[in-house]
Amino acid sequence: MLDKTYRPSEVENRHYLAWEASHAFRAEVTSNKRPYVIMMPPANVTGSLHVGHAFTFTLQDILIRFHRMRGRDALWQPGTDHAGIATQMVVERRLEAEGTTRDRLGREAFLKRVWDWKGQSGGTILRQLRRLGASADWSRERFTMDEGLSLAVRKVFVELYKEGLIYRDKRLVNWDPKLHTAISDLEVQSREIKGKIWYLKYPIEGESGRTITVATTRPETMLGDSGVAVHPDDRRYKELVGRHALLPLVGRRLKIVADLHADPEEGSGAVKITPAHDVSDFEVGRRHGLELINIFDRDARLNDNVPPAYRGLSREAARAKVVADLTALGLVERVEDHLLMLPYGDRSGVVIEPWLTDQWYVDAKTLAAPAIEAVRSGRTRIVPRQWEAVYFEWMNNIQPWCVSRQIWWGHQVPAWYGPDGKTFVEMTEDAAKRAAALHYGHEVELKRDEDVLDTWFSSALWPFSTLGWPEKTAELARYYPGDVLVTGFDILFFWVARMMMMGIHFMDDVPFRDVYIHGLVRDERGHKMSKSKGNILDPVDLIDSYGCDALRFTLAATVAEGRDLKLSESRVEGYRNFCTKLWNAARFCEMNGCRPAPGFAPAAAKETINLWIVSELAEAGRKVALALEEYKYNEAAQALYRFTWNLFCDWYIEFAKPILMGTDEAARRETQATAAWVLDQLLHYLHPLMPFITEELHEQLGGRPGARLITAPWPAPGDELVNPEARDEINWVVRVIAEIRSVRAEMNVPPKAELPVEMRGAGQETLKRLERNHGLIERLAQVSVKQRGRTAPAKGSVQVLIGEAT
RNA sequence: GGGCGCGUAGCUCAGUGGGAGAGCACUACGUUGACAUCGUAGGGGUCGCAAGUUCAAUCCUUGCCGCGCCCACCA
Repeated sequence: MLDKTYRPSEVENRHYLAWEASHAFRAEVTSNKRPYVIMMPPANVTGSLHVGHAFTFTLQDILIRFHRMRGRDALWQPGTDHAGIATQMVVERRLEAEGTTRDRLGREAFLKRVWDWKGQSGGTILRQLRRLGASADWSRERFTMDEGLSLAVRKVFVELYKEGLIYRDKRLVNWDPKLHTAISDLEVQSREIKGKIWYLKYPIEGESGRTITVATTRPETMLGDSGVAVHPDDRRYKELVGRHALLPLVGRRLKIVADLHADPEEGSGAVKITPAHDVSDFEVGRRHGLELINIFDRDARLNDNVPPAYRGLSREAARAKVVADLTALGLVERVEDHLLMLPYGDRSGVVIEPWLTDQWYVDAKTLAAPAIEAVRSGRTRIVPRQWEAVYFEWMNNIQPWCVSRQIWWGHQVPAWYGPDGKTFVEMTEDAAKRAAALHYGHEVELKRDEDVLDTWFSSALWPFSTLGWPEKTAELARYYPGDVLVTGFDILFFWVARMMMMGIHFMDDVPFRDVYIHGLVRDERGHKMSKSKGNILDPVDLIDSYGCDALRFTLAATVAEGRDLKLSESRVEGYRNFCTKLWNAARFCEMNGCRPAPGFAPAAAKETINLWIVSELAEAGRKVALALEEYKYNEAAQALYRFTWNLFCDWYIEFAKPILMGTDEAARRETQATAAWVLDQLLHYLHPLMPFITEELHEQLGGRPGARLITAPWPAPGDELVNPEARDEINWVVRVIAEIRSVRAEMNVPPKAELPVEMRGAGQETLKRLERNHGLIERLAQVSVKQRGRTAPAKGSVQVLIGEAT
């Protein structure tokens, strides 16, 4: 006998362990089933499960469970990501608390600390994922820095280098002065800042008293100026082109050049050029052979290339002093308020400094071309489609990808330098030494590149590195490419685009057929969840309070394609109630002897209500399958919800009551069998969304011993189950009953008072006791209801007249 | 500056060229033997504004207003 209410906490863990123990999550390389593959985005080892994870992983698990039931060999490949900068920051913070630093520890000891820390806390998120019911193949769990994946990273790096698609270059990078590393363009966030713009007067060489005015939002960078640019057609400055200005405070001669970069409409029309500290100035400088003067150190403090008075100052202090000194000299023409966009490091939160350094770059433009074509030709489909435009836009304008990072935690760049700086990029140090010996004609000492690679470099290989590449494994042959990648739009560029590039280049095929892009989870008012706002919903708390299935169903039901998801606890509570409703419907069936009847043929039922519910179930099942095939989770959830609550519970069970308690033995047996059959099928359909409660009910309601819903086949509803006649009849009865209830409420008929119902015409015997248990009679004819001049649903000749209350 | 998306019931949002919907909230009634984590009934919307296409527009087109996000080296 089922308990009175469903208690998730008492069943979830038990079923999860049983699933794992029975290897229900395992993909079988030797299976003759068609594979179905989803690469789980590797979770950050430093992380714990937040509601965004719960969302994306629920969507993935639904697909995996659905296709597993549909007879596919499902592989959901799990793992974790070393998350270079993020993890290193966490460990450094811990060191700081201990009063030491990574520099003091040294590279080797520091890395040991990170590995230790990864060992103790790295599994947290994957453990929490199990609470979500995630049916990933844990036996295949990988880590981006495990041996195999590290090998793949080196191999990719070496091959791309030898193909000329990875190279070392000196250019301006996004330098994070706090983390002391370069970061990629994607790791920079622009924020609008209310700043100022200074109009500075630079004296013209050889003409005392004459000046040229330049405008700048960063006056401190003037210490690194090496030129002034004006537009070639700008009459105001035409005659100054080719002459020189004198840089105040420094005394450097600045060549005045004509360049299209200078916009006569902007500022004063003349631009100071600081080639070493501004991306566009860098280009201007290159065009005119201007000197690159680096004035910052790695902390973004002024270095020895500026006059002594400014050395060692921070950017902020330098600005104040430069402005003060120029003001004192009368060289500040004016200052205006100005809105500007400033680049911030997305990890450190400090202003990024364009800084001239040597870094490793991936030729993304070359790799992007076939990745663009793959989407254009439909070999990979992006859902919803609107994201294709975003993908194309970014890929078409892609810049070289800076992949080297000046941190320690990560894959060290497999490059070695000879005594003269000659570079050897090889899989191993030995190979590099051999190459060097060959080159120099004798053995030499090599120095390894200190940098590590961008975390996303290894993530980009995930779809094939996890399957054993570069070995030609059976897994690789069978599970590449994957069927779908499910992820948020926030990592479309970071990850999806790069997997496309690497996958196509090294596997000669796209890494996945579909990309399903979803929104982000926000709070109920649409704000981003953050600790500081205190609006965080913890998925584990929600699971504890309402059960895993309630959370999963909420997430699935609330997805709006191409939109962010606003999650509120009341919503989860509502779907917890849905679980209870389902549970109690099952309890009713159990109490009324509804057990699966061997050989039961639903389409051959005699009772209209039975034919009807079977038909409605078939429609619902179809809708669910169709919806899930197209990633329309909310439609699947809605179809299930409506069928379960509004049809099965609200009407079918009520219709069934008089039959189950009546004297017609045959009708009762048929109804018992139907109810049991429908419920069992429904559990199948619900399972991908609500795995625990369905498994529990399936077990308790006498599925065959040992039979697990998770591996049960998905029932494909046959055409013979669909019965439009039964559907029309019951729909009509439902409308009549609703009408009578409405009239009754309007007339204020007391609950227990009889409401005389008079029927005229053929088939009047078909409606009796419509109130209360609204017992349904075998054959329902066409009836109309009239009361106080109202016309109710009418079909044919039968009339139902409702009298005054007695 | 470019691109994308959104404005439908108090709130969160589905939805469709021809009847305006769901959940929550609200009101009234109800201790019916599955369920009060429930049931029945009910109130509430000029579907952002304007014009156009159409026999017909919440839905298609254009413009406007408001909101959000992404991308971008303009001083």
